[in-house]
Amino acid sequence: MAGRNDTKTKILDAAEKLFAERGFSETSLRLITSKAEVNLASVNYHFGSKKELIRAVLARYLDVFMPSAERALVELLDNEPQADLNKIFSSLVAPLLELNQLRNEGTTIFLQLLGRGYIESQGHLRWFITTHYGQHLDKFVQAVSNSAPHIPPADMFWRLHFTLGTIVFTMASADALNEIAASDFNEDNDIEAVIRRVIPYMAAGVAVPVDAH
Amino acid sequence: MAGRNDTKTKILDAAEKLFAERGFSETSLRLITSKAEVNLASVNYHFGSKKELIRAVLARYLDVFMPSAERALVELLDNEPQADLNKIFSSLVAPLLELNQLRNEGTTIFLQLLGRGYIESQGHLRWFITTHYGQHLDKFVQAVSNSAPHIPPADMFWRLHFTLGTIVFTMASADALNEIAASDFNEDNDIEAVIRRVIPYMAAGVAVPVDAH
DNA sequence: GTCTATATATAGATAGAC
DNA sequence: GTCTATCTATATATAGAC
Repeated sequence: MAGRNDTKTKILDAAEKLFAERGFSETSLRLITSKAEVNLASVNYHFGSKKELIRAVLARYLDVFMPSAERALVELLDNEPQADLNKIFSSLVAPLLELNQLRNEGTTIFLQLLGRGYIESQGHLRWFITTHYGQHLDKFVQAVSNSAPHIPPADMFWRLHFTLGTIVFTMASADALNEIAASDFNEDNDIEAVIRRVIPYMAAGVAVPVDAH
Repeated sequence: MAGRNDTKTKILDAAEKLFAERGFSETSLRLITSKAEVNLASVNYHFGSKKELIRAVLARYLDVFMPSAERALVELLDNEPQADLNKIFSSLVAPLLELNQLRNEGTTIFLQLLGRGYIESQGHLRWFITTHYGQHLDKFVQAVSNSAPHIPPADMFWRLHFTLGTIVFTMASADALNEIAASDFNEDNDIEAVIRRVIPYMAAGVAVPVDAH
């Protein structure tokens, strides 16, 4: 059943850090196995291919995050059926931060992986995510739509993808942006601070009245 | 002085399409030269290296877009010094669409390249853009800041990067999103329609009051 | 300026001994 | 399950003939 320090886990731990920092195609199996201090051939033995390793890395986070996010959403709507968009987006904060208990820098790594997954891989990770976690996603979309009933479905479709872009790009660039913010504004933003900055931006954008023109 | 169909131009034309579609590191010089129908060695003869080719591809757009965007901004502020954020962002629409006259699908390609440049290359394209076109960017940032004086500079920094992410991710996914929108909502959005959808979203996000909490 | 041929490096993947 | 050694493919880049 695998302890926490077997070869498979060591590979996943090293791989997720490197993938998040450098992207998938810029990270070689040789780099991963040398950081993990395991043999090069063990990646193919345990995962079959690099592509499968990438999926395993993502799944390890999504399997924790998706159910947790859904529980948080259900709980919010139970207590507060008329919750506004800010509250709905904010319900994701705790599940995201829990990932830091799972692993060091877990939240940042997860969001960066998600961003890279959507941008870098030509659609196959997008497919993987929507087919494996689509039911969770649907509930979230439904909750957002209900809380902004003045937005027609087609506009909501576009705006939720704008939102995905906002969060995903921000997280993929988070390290670079944090460096600039530190030097230009003397700020030290941790991942939670960035998340809390982006939520009002996204909520405002999703809910803004649709222009008639 | 180079006609419009010399080897150098053929390489740039083929490269920008492939870079926009697949990303920089997923696009080999072999693929570029075969699409361009030129010899492999000509890339290094004309550009020196792949890295320099990437910069040249980006520069060919930025050299047109940046001055044009600045002229449009100056004109807007001359006519309407108190222009709101929607108007300021909208001033970019014409300069963006002009890129379609420069080359087929120019607008989409430019925005996708910009996104890839920010995400994929570990900082060196970001550096290239800000050092070569920083003066244009500063004027735009200044205009946005003036029109939303209630947003502190550090918040504005973050929000403008959120905005960059929104537009860039949307454009990188525009083809896939348009297909979905066409089948689910019976809509046919061209690039201009998408840009006009995203502007109110971004303007609302940038201007939303900063939460005190 | 353009070509062929090749140098050089690095990638993912696998065979087979242990 | 882990190792060494290697296969095979593909990458960027360059030397040198034309």
